[in-house]
Amino acid sequence: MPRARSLHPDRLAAAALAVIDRDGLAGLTMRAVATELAMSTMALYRYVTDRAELELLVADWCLRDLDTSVPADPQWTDQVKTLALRVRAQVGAHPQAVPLLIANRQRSRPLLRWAESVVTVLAAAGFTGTGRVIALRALVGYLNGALLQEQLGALGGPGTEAIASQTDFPVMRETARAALGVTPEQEFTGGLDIVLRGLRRSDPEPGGPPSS
Amino acid sequence: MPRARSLHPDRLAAAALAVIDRDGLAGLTMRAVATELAMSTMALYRYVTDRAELELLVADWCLRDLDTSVPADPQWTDQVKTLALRVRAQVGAHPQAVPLLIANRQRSRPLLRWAESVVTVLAAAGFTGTGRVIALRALVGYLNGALLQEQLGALGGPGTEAIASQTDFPVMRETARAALGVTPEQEFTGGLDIVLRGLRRSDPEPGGPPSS
DNA sequence: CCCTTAGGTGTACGACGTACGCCTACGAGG
DNA sequence: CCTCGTAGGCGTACGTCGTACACCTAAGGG
Repeated sequence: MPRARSLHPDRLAAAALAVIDRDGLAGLTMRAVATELAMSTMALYRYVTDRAELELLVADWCLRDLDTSVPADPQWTDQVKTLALRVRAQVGAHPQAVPLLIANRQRSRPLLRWAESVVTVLAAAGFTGTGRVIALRALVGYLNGALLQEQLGALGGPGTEAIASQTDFPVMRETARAALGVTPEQEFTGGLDIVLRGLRRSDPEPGGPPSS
Repeated sequence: MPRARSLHPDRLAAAALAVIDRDGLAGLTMRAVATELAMSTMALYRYVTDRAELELLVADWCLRDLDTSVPADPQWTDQVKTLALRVRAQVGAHPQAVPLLIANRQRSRPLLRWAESVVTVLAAAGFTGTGRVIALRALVGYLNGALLQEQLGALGGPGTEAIASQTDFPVMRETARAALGVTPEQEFTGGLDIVLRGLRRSDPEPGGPPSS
């Protein structure tokens, strides 16, 4: 074994994430990351086979501190809610990386650990078979969509303002104006509560969940 | 007025969409679209200022036949469901374009018309102010996330299979195996029903919706 | 000590979006 | 019918991207 690696993959991921935080996702470039690390561009290819692998490294690194332990809340819906809020909290530190996380959601190990906790809670709540599949996919679907929305089209952003000032769609205009006063937290937890309420009513036992 | 335009924007959008359907979103290139139209690359710039504008054209073109009339179902939840299913039906014809649609959701006029119909239904159901904003965003969030999931990580796809055959996360493995037998329609409508059930229980009048 | 092997680099290629400047074909006004 | 202004259309070229390839270099085990 003739030489030690001088660069830990974590350093690589951290450098790439620093680039994203500074210059946005469009600024993520093999050359930019190399500059960030004071290396030559091609040196990166000693650690990753291509850009896609670097992106996966970033996704994993973003969620390295994600707490995936099953929460202690008495209601299973609160357990799921806590798990979802934890993802949002981690993601919130690096909003520009959201599309990367979503693209790598099926490969990122932290996200798999997280999903394992979610399905464990769902299983304990009585969800089995197809019902559990659909419950998980609905949750992940909402989570992805909501995080994307928050990042790419925030309620206070130019998209909402454009809708609030057009005249062709009056109900949308009124709704967009009301939206200007809604915080991202309200939006996210409000939507999450809707999904969770729907989940509670879709239990295999139509009469309420076992609640543990 | 010294010369008529020889190329209708619709032809441009249709050509770009043909490229996407054939070669995927990564194959969408100014050069590829120009070749499709038997023009030079730079000729496209007589009709769009840049690639982003072409992408918006594609998004609008994808949804040109979207029926945004308010459905006649007696239950408002069924009205919303019908509207959502109509979007999925249109999108299903061009699955590779989904990320384009999501990226342009706040600029595409067909999508604005669609959203106007949705908020109209929500308003008639009694949703006002912040509650209506959150209801709409939850719906759109789920819709975006579910369509993305269906396109980028279908249940029968390699991601699910990888999860079904790993051993580190047993509950996820079992869930992924159950997922192999779930059709995209089941998944989409199942999740949509969950969201709608949650919406019904989040009415401003806590005791059931006015239902008209 | 030296030889093997991985780390690190410089150069180069093909593809991308698109700025720029040049011809060309059309249709309105004389 | 002619002509001239304008928009359509094109070829070339530039800067950027990911990355293949060939080349040096430094470190440890025999």
